[in-house]
Amino acid sequence: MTTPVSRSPKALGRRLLAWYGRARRRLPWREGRGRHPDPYRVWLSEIMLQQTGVATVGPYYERFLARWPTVGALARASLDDVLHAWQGLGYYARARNLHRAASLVAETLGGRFPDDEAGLARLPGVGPYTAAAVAAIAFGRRTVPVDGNVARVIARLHGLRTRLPEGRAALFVRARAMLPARPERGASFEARVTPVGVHSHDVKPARHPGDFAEALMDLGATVCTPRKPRCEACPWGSACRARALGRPEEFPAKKPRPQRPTRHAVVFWAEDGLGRVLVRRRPERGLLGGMMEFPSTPWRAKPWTDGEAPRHAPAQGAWRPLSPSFRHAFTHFALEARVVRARVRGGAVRSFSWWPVAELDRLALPSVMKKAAKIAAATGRKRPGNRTESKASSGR
DNA sequence: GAGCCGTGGAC
DNA sequence: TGTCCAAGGCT
Repeated sequence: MTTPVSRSPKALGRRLLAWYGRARRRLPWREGRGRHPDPYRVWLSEIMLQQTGVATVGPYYERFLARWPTVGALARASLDDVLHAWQGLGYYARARNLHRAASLVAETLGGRFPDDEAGLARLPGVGPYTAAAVAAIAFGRRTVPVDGNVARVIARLHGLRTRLPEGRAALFVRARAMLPARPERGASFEARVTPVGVHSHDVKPARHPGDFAEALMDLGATVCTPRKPRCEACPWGSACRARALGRPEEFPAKKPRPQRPTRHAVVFWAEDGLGRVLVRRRPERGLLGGMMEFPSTPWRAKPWTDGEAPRHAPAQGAWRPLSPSFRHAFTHFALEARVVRARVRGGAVRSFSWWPVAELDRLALPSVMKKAAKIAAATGRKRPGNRTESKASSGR
């Protein structure tokens, strides 16, 4: 009954597109079929999606687009506002590069994004993957973005052990060989749903390279998943080498993960008598660059004792430990932190500023600092009589 | 090339 | 709880 799947690359490409016509996911940054997407939206979504899941990005994307509908609007925003809108999304260099790139496009490129890979790749925060994705999806360039999804899908199809970044070139060649030769004129699943009143130049040709890119990524995200791939639902079925070999999950080869060390810190919740706490901005570069933070000891390998931590406090005070301590996992280390609280004199404190606790949500606070604030706020709300129960271990 | 750079969800 | 993972880029 089932026809054997041809291993001709073009045939596999056609099969993938046919599957995509049925299985296409509706995502906030995807235009209706038949419309050329707005390059600004494509670029914005691709930056947000770097190493970040679709479900996480969704609400951020919607908020950004509502607040800054065009690249010009984003360019006119302050970096502070952009970082604030980005808080919680992580990899904050992306937000800084996003803002820089928007300014570049708005001010020196006349508000138009470069329409090819080379030009796009010159924008800060745009690397090989993102340049190819935007070129294909927004401008119909005949290229294939190779991300983790595409690498996995192609590696499995051909039974390649290769992995990124070494195997990018080989994977690209294999993927591009499946790209339909040229856009075809005539009926297509896009053309059938083209809304009335849309001008012809707004209409994407069938088999647009952007559809192919999105099809590969959808396949990787929904069928050819890292764990427990749903091979029975795959349009490539019996053509897949990794499936034939019986262990599709073993492709591509995985890079052994270095162990994640633990660092320790004590965070100082320093209050004046007016409902304010001390905060400061982190350096522009490096971890949580440009984001706000509360004072803390250095983050070091060795735990802090109650005796030595206060030497790093921003001001003198009777520092009381709050419970519980918390852990926060960064990419290459985990932070084990404790919050201590004291009332300190409200005068100037070097490198720090006083900020109203009630308005902390106006600051660009990374998640790790929000955890600290939550612990401080929870303890602050307790009535004095409640205070001793939870800390047989931390009390002194 | 390898290390750095967040976060929350799935298992 | 711990581990792995996600539409990478920069230095």
